[in-house]
Amino acid sequence: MRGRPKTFDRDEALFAALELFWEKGYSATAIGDLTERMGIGRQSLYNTFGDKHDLYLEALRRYVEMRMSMAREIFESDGAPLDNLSAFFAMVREEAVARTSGCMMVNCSTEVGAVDDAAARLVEKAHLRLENMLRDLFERAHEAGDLTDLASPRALARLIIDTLNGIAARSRLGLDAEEVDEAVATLEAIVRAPARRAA
Amino acid sequence: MRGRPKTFDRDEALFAALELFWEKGYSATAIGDLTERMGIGRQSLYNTFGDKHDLYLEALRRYVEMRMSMAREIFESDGAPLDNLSAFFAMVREEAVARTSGCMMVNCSTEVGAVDDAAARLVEKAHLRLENMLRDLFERAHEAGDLTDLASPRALARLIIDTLNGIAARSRLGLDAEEVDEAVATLEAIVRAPARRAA
DNA sequence: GCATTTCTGGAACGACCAGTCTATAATACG
DNA sequence: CGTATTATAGACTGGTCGTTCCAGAAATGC
Repeated sequence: MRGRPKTFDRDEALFAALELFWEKGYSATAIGDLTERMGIGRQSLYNTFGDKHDLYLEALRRYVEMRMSMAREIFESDGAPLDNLSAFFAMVREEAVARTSGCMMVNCSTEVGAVDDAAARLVEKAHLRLENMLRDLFERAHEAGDLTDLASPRALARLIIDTLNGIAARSRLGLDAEEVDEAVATLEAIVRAPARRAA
Repeated sequence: MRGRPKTFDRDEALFAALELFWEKGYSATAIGDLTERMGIGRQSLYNTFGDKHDLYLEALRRYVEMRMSMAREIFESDGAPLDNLSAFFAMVREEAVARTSGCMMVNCSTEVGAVDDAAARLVEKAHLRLENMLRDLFERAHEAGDLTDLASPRALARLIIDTLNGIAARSRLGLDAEEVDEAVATLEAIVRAPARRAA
């Protein structure tokens, strides 16, 4: 490696950009806002990340991977499938309380989903991955006899995602933890099989 | 009334602005886009509607009233409560298929909800009104013995709103009618009481 | 028909934005 | 040590934005 080395950590700077895009969206985030939050100069940003859209896509990719790895870790852990689902809900709740930014994928969908094909496909793919994780979980719950028969595993997976996305959108208006708790409790009551009568 | 009368219909122009804000969001819609779509001149826009933000709020108000009156009309019609709910879902489906713009309230929440208090409160209030309409409907369904006992009328109302809002967000990525049908069918299966054994 | 009021279209303004250019500083390699 | 290479900081550019100003046109009430 020749030449002067960077004085900042690339990944830290990317995460700072991710947080800003997450909070403010794409077009409301100016390059000046980014350099300030990232703690780097204008030219360093362009040298390192390309233009604004490149940086946005990379930040979005990073967000998706962060979320997916959190979900996968929970879903792959031991324990009954529906207990893992509860752990997933608890994680979502923690994230919702810690930040008021909602979900970057939802924000992306509504802001640029109609005009930015690359971003839209990225979010669609992420939704599908999460849907499949949840479907697998529900199929395992079904085999164990723990699942409701009101809807198929795939339909339930989609219901979960749509509902959480709706909550994420609403959370941009300001949301307290109790509302999330109630919504999650409703979902949990729905997916569990009713207690069976003693044989 | 003195002076030269307007050469355009105020309400038609407002609706044209509403459609544009709905499709493209607040900041991506330029004044030039608005005047072009509305078919009026720049100065006429400022004379009639105030500045861009005033126009946005008025368009949003109009959107909310449009949606609320559609919902109220359906909910107040005769028939079993859950049949009215089905009619409501059918209406939502038609709207989702006819337009790719999602829901203007959801788009508003994610784009400007965090920084535009007036818009945020408007959307919050509309959500509450819709929630109360659905809660009343579910209470009537409960009295008729048609409602599931998995969750309270209010919790079910919130579930419906959150889920539809999630679908609206997803619809900005492109959505076919079948996906909406499936999601709605899942919701309908959930809220209905299971068939009781013959007494 | 005249005065007044309002509407209309286009020019103009200041602010801001994404992106580039230039000059300087700092490191690595020979 | 010196040269090539890369990073940095700030000035600069072309374009777009929301908004206002201005002059002319059109309609009303008297």
